[in-house]
Amino acid sequence: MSLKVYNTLHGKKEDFIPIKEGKVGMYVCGPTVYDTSHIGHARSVVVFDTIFRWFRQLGYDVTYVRNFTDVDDKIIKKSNQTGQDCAVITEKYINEFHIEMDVLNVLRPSFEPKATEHIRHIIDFIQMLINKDKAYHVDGGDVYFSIDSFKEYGKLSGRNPDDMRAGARIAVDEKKKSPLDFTLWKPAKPGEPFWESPWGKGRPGWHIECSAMSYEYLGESFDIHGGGKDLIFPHHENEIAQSEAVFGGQFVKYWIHNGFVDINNEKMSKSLGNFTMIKEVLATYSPEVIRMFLLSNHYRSPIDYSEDSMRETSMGLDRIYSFLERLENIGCKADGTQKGELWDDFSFAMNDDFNSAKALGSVFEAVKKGNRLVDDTHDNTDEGLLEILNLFYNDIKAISNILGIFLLDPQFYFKAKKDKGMEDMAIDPSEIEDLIQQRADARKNKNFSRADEIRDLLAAKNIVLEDGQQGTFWRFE
RNA sequence: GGCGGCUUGGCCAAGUGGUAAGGCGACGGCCUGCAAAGCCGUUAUUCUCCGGUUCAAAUCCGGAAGCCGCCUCCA
Repeated sequence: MSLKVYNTLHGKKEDFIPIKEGKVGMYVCGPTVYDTSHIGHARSVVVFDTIFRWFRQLGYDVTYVRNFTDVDDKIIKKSNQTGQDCAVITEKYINEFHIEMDVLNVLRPSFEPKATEHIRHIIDFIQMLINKDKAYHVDGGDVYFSIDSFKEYGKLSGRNPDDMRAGARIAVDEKKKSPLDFTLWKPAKPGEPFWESPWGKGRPGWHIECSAMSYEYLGESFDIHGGGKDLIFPHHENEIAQSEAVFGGQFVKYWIHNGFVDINNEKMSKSLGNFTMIKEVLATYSPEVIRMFLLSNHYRSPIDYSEDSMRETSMGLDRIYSFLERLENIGCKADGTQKGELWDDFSFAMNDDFNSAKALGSVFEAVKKGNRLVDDTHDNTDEGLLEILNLFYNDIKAISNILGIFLLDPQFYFKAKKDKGMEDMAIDPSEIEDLIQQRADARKNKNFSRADEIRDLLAAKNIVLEDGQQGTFWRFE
């Protein structure tokens, strides 16, 4: 089955056919680095990281570009508030972003250009627009893009410029030819960062950097452009206008937009004060749980962050790791490139517009099937069965490389979880081992009331005991 | 006001016109001293509602209701 991609430009799923055979050019809008990243940033980054991994799995030579917007009104505002230089602020948040994304097991893109390092290209791009009468320079130093010069304006977001002109929410600016015209270059006020340009000292507008940088790294036309849904208008609409006005041809073949993360069914917003930062989430949940949570819904649907949904994801992850551990204990090894039925189901889901939610469903189905097979033989597996189970094991390992989750050693995973639980609750492991030993003695002497008393004692600390053939194990619930 | 989206069991959620994946929870069973974990079974004759197309609709078309997003910085 071939890959199908939902294209915002046409509002439907389409067969993916790259512009150049065997190659994929992909540009995703990265953060404006003026503040700590929130769970919504994490979703966008994780979603496109998974898409990037899937393209590579399909054998494409992928050039993946994700920019940093490091010149912007919000950065300047923060600089004025804190007295720190803009460059200090942006460097701080770029570092923070990298650390957090590394923790979430996000691969680094091929290129991570910064707007400030491409001012020359941005100025050249603006000059090309002016030369083609697509943009104009006004007194005071502003350069605007002229909407009326681009007749296809609105094709991505399905907006009609005439309707928008009639709307009341557009600020009227005397200097603009049309109220919809947007800024390409703005003059610097005293104290603001600036660069020399043919239009005086100033800095680029927001939209132009992506047109200029995508051109530098991917050329006039490329395959995939992504970002959050909110960027469809005006940001991506304006990018299309800029790039197609200059080069004439189609800027981007497939536009991909991810949905939002809600917090307890509400949109994250400053007024609600519910911005949930990645570092806050990491304080409570392991990076894998976060990543798995972000992939547990289809990327275009909204996803609701709540304690319940995170707890459920965490339990699901435990289930998968328990299964892996069980397979390892009976001798399964990742031993080659052979793929099984699970991989086929997984591929089918991923090829259907990167349906990671469905793909995870196929993993759980396999866990259930595999557990049943092992149960039926009471862990005394023969060679034939081992072969089948090994296929499951191989497939799950291969899948973990695409989804970027459950790729730890299960023993390490459970140990880390234990360690964290002990740290959080200030528990001494030897204390617990001691109680477990006391309970074992009590059970041996058929003193079950004492045994149950100890179990209740531990349960109060969120510790669950599991009596197995090789003794008693404990874990945090 | 303009544009777009969503509505599937107690909750979350997939769903490719062919007879409702999966997870969590609940209940019953196997296992266990009792549990836990795992497994098995039961939990939607039906997909917000009303029409239509079709041999066949959760899926396509039309209409209604509710919710949400974008149009202002936003992933």
